[in-house]
Amino acid sequence: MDVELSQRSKQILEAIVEDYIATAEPVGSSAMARRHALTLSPATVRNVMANLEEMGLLTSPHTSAGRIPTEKAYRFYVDSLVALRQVSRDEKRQIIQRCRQAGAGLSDILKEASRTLSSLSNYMGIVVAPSFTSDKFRHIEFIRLSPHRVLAILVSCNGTVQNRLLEIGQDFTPDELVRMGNYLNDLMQGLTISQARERILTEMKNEKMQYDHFMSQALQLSEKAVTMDSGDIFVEGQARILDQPEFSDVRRMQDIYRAFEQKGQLLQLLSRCMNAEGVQIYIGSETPMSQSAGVSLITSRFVTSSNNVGMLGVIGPTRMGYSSVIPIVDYTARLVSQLLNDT
Amino acid sequence: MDVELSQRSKQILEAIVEDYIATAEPVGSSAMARRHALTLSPATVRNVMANLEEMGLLTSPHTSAGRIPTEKAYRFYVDSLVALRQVSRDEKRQIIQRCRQAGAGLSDILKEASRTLSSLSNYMGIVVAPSFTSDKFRHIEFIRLSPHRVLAILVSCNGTVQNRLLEIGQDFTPDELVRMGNYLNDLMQGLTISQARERILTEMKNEKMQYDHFMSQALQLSEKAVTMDSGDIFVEGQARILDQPEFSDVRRMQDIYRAFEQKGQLLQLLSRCMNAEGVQIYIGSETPMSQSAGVSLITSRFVTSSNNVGMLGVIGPTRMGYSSVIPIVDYTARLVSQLLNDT
DNA sequence: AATAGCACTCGCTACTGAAGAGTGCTAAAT
DNA sequence: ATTTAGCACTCTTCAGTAGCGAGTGCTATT
Repeated sequence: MDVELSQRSKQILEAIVEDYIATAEPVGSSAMARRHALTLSPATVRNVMANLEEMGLLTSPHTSAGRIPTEKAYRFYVDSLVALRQVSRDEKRQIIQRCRQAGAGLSDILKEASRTLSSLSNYMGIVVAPSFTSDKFRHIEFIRLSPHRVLAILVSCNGTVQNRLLEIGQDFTPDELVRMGNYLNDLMQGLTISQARERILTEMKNEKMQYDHFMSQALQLSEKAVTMDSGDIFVEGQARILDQPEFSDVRRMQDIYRAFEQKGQLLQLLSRCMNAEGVQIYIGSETPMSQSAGVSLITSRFVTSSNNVGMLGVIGPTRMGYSSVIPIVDYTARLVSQLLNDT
Repeated sequence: MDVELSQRSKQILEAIVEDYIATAEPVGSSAMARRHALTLSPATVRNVMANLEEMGLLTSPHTSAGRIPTEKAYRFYVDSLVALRQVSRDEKRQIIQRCRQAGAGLSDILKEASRTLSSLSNYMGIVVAPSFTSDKFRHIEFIRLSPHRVLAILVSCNGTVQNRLLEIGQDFTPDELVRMGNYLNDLMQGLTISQARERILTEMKNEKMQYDHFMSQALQLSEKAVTMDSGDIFVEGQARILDQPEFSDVRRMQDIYRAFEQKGQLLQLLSRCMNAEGVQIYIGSETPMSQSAGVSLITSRFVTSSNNVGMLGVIGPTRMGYSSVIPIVDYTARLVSQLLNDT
């Protein structure tokens, strides 16, 4: 960012952004000077504003309206201006309580985290469950449901369970399935899920196996079971963004909902930001949603005891209360990490 | 319903309802007479309309506007007037294909059914997974994750898997857990899940058990595992109702979304209608949503191979295309039943 | 009983003018 | 040289008004 601003310009920009965030209306020179008790006259403010506009930080919807921050302005604001609020005691309490009492299951905790994010921020909460590829393998088991259907159950050390219904050509007796299970449990003991997958694939190529029909069958079954589901996403509080004045326009809402229907896109961005530590912020077009949606995304990753990363955050209008939401997301991510780590 | 109408009145009512469904605008006497090529003059139609209004079947939003059907009118229309459309070949094809290729898992099928309902009706699709209390018990198993956490996995003959993380006071060795599993598997072989639950409770009271600490522990664990989760609900196509002109008002949308946030209510109604066979229709205030939402609900139940009932249907505005949606819901329910029954 | 005629009602649209908020420019003040 | 005051100008918003059209209810007629 090649923005070089005087102290005063920064101050004014900050004031404009914050006013706009608070009111959702174009902010004018005099009203602003008044509100922030600046020692400057409206005229001076106007000059500065004209400058900022030239630099692409502000726009006016029409000649005689106030100014609106551009995405660039939000970016700059978030990068260099924003004074982050502390997470209040009450907020902390809520986050802790709600996530704690959600239940012991991973998905319960995450769902509740998403709800909590939504209710504290008044925007949409979003949580992406960690893929459990680097969880340690604990247990695999096959259960015969009918001649052509076997249920595979895969459990990780964290208690994540994945089950998959397999349609098979050949009928196995329950005993055979137990033997297969034992064999595979031995084979994969102590490995992570992804290592287990590797192991299965190499074993399948193993020449000896070619002759042992039974074991090769077992491997084939397990291979399907171990192949990952794409991670779950929890989106909560969709109704809340209808509160935001900029979304009273129905068309924009539709854009957003449509974007959610194909979670794929979203997942893509979200998984990208799993690599970075700390809070990530995506403003407007940096987001994978259609640009017209005008939304921002504040995320942070969390880590399970077995080093799998998940992602949680908040989606709201670009005109979002960054100063309070950023700390909330940060805090929640830390808390969830912590919860998932004490065993 | 104590409605006694002449042939002609019925015909006119039907025309009004259908016009209103098509246009979402108050229908006036002359426009209607024209469109339906009635052999009646507008004035006559007006007389009839005045009658119908007195009977509570129509209202006018204001003096000089056309008439709008009341809930009562929709009820009457659905009960005695509507000419159900056939499900078109293309629609059948879509339903079959999409549900078939969704995957073998129960939840995959149901989710896709919900999507399909939504896309064919252009309203919201909703599916409630069958509770599996009357599934036959197949298998229970405990897996030790850490000294104080045990994962219970419960499998029914249909391949429905329920897993629950149990926090326990006492540490069990893996061997002990296997023994517990074996004991319980013997105990519950051949029973349905709900019978199994009964059995566990009676066993727990059994005097002998009081002395066998180990087995009573096993029973305690299993009791938690067997206690049902509330059924899953799949709601798809929420964005679609934004297309409906009556929901361009943001407030009404909010009502609906709010109603969905607490799925409890909804579940209550839905489980009520699981007792009845065939397509059930709930109009406006017969629905558990806030009245102002102005939505109707068309549902039908489906049945799994083990006689568990689930529910599927469509939520849309009261001004819904009943004639085409009812058959679609009916057909989909039958198809899903069928899919869940061929093993 | 059905219809034609007619006065009346009401919402919708387009137009108007005034008010208000804000801008940009210029000239004066610091 | 920067800041400020003044001023003309622009553009939106809102209230008020008039005309149009769709529709109704009533009455008289067929």
